[in-house]
Amino acid sequence: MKRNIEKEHADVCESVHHHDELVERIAGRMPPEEDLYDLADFFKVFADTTRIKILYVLLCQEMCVCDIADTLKMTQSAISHQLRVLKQMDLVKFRREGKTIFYSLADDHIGSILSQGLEHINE
Amino acid sequence: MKRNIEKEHADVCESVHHHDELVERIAGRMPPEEDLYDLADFFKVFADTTRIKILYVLLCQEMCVCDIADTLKMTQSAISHQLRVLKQMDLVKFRREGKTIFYSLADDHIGSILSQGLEHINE
DNA sequence: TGTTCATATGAACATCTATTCATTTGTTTA
DNA sequence: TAAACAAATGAATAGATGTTCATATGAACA
Repeated sequence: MKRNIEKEHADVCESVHHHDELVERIAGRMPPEEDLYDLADFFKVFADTTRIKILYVLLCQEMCVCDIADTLKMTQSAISHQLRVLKQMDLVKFRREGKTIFYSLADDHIGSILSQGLEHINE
Repeated sequence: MKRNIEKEHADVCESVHHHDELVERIAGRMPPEEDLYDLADFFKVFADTTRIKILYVLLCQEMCVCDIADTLKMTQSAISHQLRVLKQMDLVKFRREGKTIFYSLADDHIGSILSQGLEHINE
């Protein structure tokens, strides 16, 4: 499967500065543009400390907004804004009970995504 | 493992607006602040379409900077800047061959991280 | 119904990030 | 050694993102 890139490069690059065939072949194998945007958006959710903290908290148990805020020592507003993002990406769900709204993880394997990240960080 | 949150909330919230015990218990279980920052930084790398595209390209095979740029129809400079980020996070490695520098994935399970992301997106 | 309380939301602001453009570095080869 | 070339880098800019502050919504209860 692996081809002799060096040779290709020597052959082609001297005259035209890039490998037309190679470029076309790989370009043809790329997933659709839209999928790649969705994928980036998905990872964007995990790319913020506040949201990661919220997810870790909810990994332990469901919680209301003010308790999350207290736990993370942040304002209710900041948490609420971030919960909206998590909600939009379907990472959390919620249920109302009187004045209080309880948030919890929407998906069981959110924990495994976080774990895989930690795994990579610890070599 | 799951406790009766509703009851706890009813008991405590009326008087003090939050659950001191609960908050302390969960706060004590959080991973260290620094780990959470590292984790966010890790996911940040995948949170950009250009970097995802580069990783997908390198998933097929190693490539020089100008070919990556041609494949993605972007400038050499933009790609080079992003490769620096990927390099700093140890996601890509490179080898020099004359004037050309070939980049490749540093780690075999980068593909599985991307796959897990896609999996989640497709429900 | 009016007040209280938990949460949501909008605007403003500060910070961060990705790309571009111009230039530099470092290697090859004429 | 000078020219050509691949890649890297720095400064500038435009756009995105997270938090704060003030306010709105919507449910409970007096």
